[in-house]
Amino acid sequence: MKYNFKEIEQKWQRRWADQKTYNVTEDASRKKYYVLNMFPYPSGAGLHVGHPLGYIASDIYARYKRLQGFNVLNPMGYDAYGLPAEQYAIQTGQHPEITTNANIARYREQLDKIGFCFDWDREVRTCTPQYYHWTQWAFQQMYNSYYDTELNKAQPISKLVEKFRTQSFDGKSWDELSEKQQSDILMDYRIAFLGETMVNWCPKLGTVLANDEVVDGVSVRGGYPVVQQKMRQWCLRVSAYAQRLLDGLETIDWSDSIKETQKNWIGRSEGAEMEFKTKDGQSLTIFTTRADTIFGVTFMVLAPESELVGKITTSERRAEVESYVAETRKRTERERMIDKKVSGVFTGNYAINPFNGKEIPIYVSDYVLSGYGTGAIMAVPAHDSRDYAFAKHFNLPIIPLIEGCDVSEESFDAKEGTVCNSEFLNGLSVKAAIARTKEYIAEKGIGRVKVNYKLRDAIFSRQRYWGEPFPVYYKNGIPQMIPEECLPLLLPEVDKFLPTETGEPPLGNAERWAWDEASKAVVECSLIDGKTVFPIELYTMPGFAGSSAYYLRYMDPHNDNALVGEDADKYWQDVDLYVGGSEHATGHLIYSRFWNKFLYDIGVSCKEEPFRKLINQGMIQGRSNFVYRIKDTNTFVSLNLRKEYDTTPIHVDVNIVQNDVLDIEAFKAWRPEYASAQFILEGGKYICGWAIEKMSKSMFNVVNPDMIVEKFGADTLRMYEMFLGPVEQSKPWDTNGIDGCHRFLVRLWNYAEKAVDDREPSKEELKSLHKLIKKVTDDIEHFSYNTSVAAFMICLNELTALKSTNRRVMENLAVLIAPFAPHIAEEFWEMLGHDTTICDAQWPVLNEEFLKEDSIKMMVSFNGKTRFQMEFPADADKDTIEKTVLADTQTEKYLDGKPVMKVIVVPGRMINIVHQK
RNA sequence: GCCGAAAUGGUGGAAUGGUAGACACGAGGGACUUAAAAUCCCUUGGGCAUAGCGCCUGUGUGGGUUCGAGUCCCACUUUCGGUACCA
Repeated sequence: MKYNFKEIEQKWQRRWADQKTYNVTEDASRKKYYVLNMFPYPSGAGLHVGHPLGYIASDIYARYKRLQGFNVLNPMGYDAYGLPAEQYAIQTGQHPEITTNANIARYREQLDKIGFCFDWDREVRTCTPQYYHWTQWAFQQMYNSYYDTELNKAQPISKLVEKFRTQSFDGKSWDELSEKQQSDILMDYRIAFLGETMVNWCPKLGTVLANDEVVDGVSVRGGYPVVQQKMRQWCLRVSAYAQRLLDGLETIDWSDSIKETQKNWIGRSEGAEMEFKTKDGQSLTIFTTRADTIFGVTFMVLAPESELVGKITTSERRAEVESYVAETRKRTERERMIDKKVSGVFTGNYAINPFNGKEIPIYVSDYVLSGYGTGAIMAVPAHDSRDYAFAKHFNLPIIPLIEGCDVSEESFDAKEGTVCNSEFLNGLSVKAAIARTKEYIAEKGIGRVKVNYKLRDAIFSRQRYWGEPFPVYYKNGIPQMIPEECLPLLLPEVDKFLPTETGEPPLGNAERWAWDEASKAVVECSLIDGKTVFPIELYTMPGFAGSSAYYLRYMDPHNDNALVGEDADKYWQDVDLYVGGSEHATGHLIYSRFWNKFLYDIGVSCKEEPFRKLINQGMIQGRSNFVYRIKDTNTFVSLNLRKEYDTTPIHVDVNIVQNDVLDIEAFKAWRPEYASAQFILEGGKYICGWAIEKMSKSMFNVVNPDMIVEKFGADTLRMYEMFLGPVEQSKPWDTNGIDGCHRFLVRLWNYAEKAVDDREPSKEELKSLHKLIKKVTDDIEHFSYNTSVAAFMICLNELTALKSTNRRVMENLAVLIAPFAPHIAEEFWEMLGHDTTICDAQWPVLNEEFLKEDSIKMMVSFNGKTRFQMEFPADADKDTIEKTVLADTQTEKYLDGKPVMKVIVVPGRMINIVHQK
């Protein structure tokens, strides 16, 4: 019988679905293993061959763990809120939910064809009320919590209120404060809070824009002006967790590079906060990591957004300073980054150096950021390149502080050398000087040691429609949480997905979007009376809201009473293996670690770190093909002849090219303008050029997994994706090589059909089999699936050469290949007479005995140059080998009378004889 | 600029400090066939031989450690990711 992959794959996929083979339940008698893929955003383009790479890799691991007896949770779902569906809705009026569900259906269809062992009963979609109920719930928990810096964990806000009851606020007790005042004070502590943050605000579009949506100060969409503006936004106090996010990295098994990326992102720096007095008696606090350079401070700089600017500026300079601040406000952060022209303005005021009493001019410049440190710096042009550029531009003095450094051309930024020009610090190393200065400022009460983090609080609101609504309404401008028992607060229907005419977010279009406190229900906006009916928050949550705790929801996806039930959480604990792209290093992987730490603090998650081991799959790049058109003609010249002509390379659809040979007829039919194309061929063929590029429609290099499955089968696709190269490495997709994997499966099929022999396996068969067991087991543990695929091919060749027809060998082979090619493995399993699925089989146990050789062949080399081979009994020891080889006649020939200095014997590998040359 | 990863045949890629190029693709040759497809066999880093079946050379560049380096150390070049005035 021929290997009919289509029939086999359909049969098993149907059976797995019907029998719910991969559904799991909490089973205390078995050890758990939790495998997780970063869930996809279902885009309209569907999956290309790059997407399933990580899913296949984790599927192999999940199946392997299952064969080893683990109770494996391997769920899948969809990150369903997102901009593309909303944009499509704006253009067509089609509700994003319809688009999203259609895309999900298409994704599911594509995924199902590849034969994953997902437990689809646990599917989650972030846009369903059953799911976002718990996103809203978590937000409310964050609102009702503050970060206790002594206990170093989140605590109920009520504890903080208790504490405040014992304190006085400008002579008033807590209870004497107005509701508004209390709310404002607590807002500074809540983990989810309303804060004033700088955003790119586009008044015309009525929305906040991301940095890459703004070019040259105008919006990409529409070209409307964008300004930097402080806006009231929901924020998450991620920064409170900065140190724990840093410390947690030490406890998890992630690659060093991704840990490094997160460390840089968190950006811990130890320094000092120092207070400077101005000439007119005001105070100015700065942050520095180079306290040792205090004697080289020749000016101070404030960020334009700093509140101090207004206070410190003298009346003569006010007009100029204000115009500078207004100017910077028009520029986006991105513009300020790209255009690094030095700019700034003098405030007219001076600060006093607390160390030597010198007067230092205070400037305002946009190279100082308001969001970091205190928004003010002491400038040391000799030892900071930015200060140096500023000093040169404004002709300010530059005082070198390191012996022998040259600052005539550029600053000396390195933290090394011996300090000079610094009074009591002279002669110390930089390190010692930093330490000494810190002591000094503490003694004199000038400042204190301070740790700063780059990590900012996350802005948590968006002016969009397609996202989780905030379960919040406003009573006299004070936010109120919708009662927990009323969750989820459903996303309302709107007739337009754009901002309203008055510039409100899209939810402003909803008619029913007011909260009736009395009946605890959503009601018509027209009923708002300020007594019992109030407006509901119009913002929605950002994309990362729904993706920050989905791994917990998978543990208990149908629980209507909790995000995750205690039993389910105790059983599944955390994700053992997480697979996804490294592009999420500073987004999702930070947010969900933060989110999980919070849930850990409030006792919802039993593990502080959600993802124990992380594997970052590489990107699959596209391999584009080109044809070469001779300029101003419709004639195309083959790759190697193109130098003789003046040609333009044109992308050609990779699906009409095979092994770089163009299918000329298909090409003519591809586009009407090519119907009459002429060709200059080489050897009767048209050879295309190629390049590695991003896989995208515009490059015509997108390869679709359905097409591959149709042509070669899912098992071939799975094997080939793994065979392409290491999972973690980026590599180009080249459909050409897939034949090799398909041929292997055909040969394996033919081999399996002949495996009917019930006798004991021979020594050679066992050796070949156990070599494979060892290799595949090792490889799966280390995620080097590409060499496993090779090992299968080698093993099959060996067994074919042995003319093996042994059923027991075949049985083992079927189990070993099951993680990689599950459909064909199931078919083998059935052919071998089993009536259960192969998922219930046992992973073969390695017996090292079978791997032993009768004799060992060893290479003999002289001074590192290999010369000949010798054979020894398998149990020969080093001494015997050394004696035998030295007594050998060939050795004598190569030594040619020269004395032997040393003999190095590497057991089982080689012998190196070192002699005089 | 800073941080990270990498560089091996025509291509994708193998090699616990121990015979570099496993495995696969492509290419070339052969068998089978009226023919093609499919399948099978041989060759395939480069150079010189091939009557001597062996020799020389070779893992981005230059040094070093070692009996022995693709692998370890130092310096450099290039490529790809991430990040960007973080004081």
